[in-house]
Amino acid sequence: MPTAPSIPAFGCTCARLRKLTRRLTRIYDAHLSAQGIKVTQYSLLANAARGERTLSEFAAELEMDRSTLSRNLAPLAEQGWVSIAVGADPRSRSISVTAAGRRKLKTTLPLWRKAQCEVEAILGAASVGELHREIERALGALPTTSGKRP
Amino acid sequence: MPTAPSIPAFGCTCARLRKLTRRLTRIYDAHLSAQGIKVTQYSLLANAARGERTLSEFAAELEMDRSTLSRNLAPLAEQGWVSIAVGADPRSRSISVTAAGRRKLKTTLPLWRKAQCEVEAILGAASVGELHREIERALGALPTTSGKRP
DNA sequence: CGCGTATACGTGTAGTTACACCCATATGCT
DNA sequence: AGCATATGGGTGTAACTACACGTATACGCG
Repeated sequence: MPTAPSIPAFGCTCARLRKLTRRLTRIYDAHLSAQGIKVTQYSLLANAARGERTLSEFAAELEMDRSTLSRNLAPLAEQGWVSIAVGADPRSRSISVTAAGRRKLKTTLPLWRKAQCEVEAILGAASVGELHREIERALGALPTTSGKRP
Repeated sequence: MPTAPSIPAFGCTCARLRKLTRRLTRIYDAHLSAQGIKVTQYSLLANAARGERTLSEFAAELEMDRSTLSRNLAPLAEQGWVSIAVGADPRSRSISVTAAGRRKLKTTLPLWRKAQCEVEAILGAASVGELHREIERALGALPTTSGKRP
């Protein structure tokens, strides 16, 4: 274990990350708002388009609580962009993107692209690349679940 | 502007960042839960301890919506850790940490430290340093507000 | 077949986040 | 002094997030 963490709270990695997340989310949301969708919903939709999966599988991929995903999908289902059907196992829910969802993705992609490009233009491609590398490294190394299972 | 962003959505900087934030938040929260406090609340408390400020000033520093901060402070005020008093300008609210809040900070610091150290131990100090550098760089460059004011 | 356990979700509760809008007070100008 | 405007906060609404707990169905064993 390292001797000591940098600073008592102002250097909290989690807090700094949350702050950046707030900033970035605002930027993306501002661009996407013209299409009445938020970046969280957009990426949920884009991820769902990768193929039909059960709620649990989907949640595991996103490392999101099942109940969180369930609730986050609700507005998308209301808009008719995703379908939440009873799966082979009747306890399960099969999540898939509808035709309308695919259309929505197509029309919102340019907005997302503009947001992403704006960020890359401001930070520079190199910086964004470095940020991504560090994020991926962290995602690859940190435990998915905060270990405490019997 | 860069030619084109990396990938249609799976490489979305915002989404990757949000995923990492979820992971990290879970780790910190797991450590802090022994003291019945969340990392968001802990860092709010730690930040508040930097000095008395009005709600607006505090919100501006954290780049958080005033209403968000107001609601996030409510549970801390209920626990008696922060005081929300009427300021010089009676419209304003003066936020400060109470003695109980300072005690709480003292008792929870070791838990936060353990979380921070665990992260540094897993990722390596160099990687955490690089991550911080990139976060700070981004926070320094990106616009605070998603520009759209008359 | 029937029972115990494991699995898949939903609900309750609580906190985080932001936007739109409203109310009250301060401030500046005439 | 009086009014227009600006500023500081709160509320309504909605979405994101997770944990604890409950319900229903599947699955394996006797």
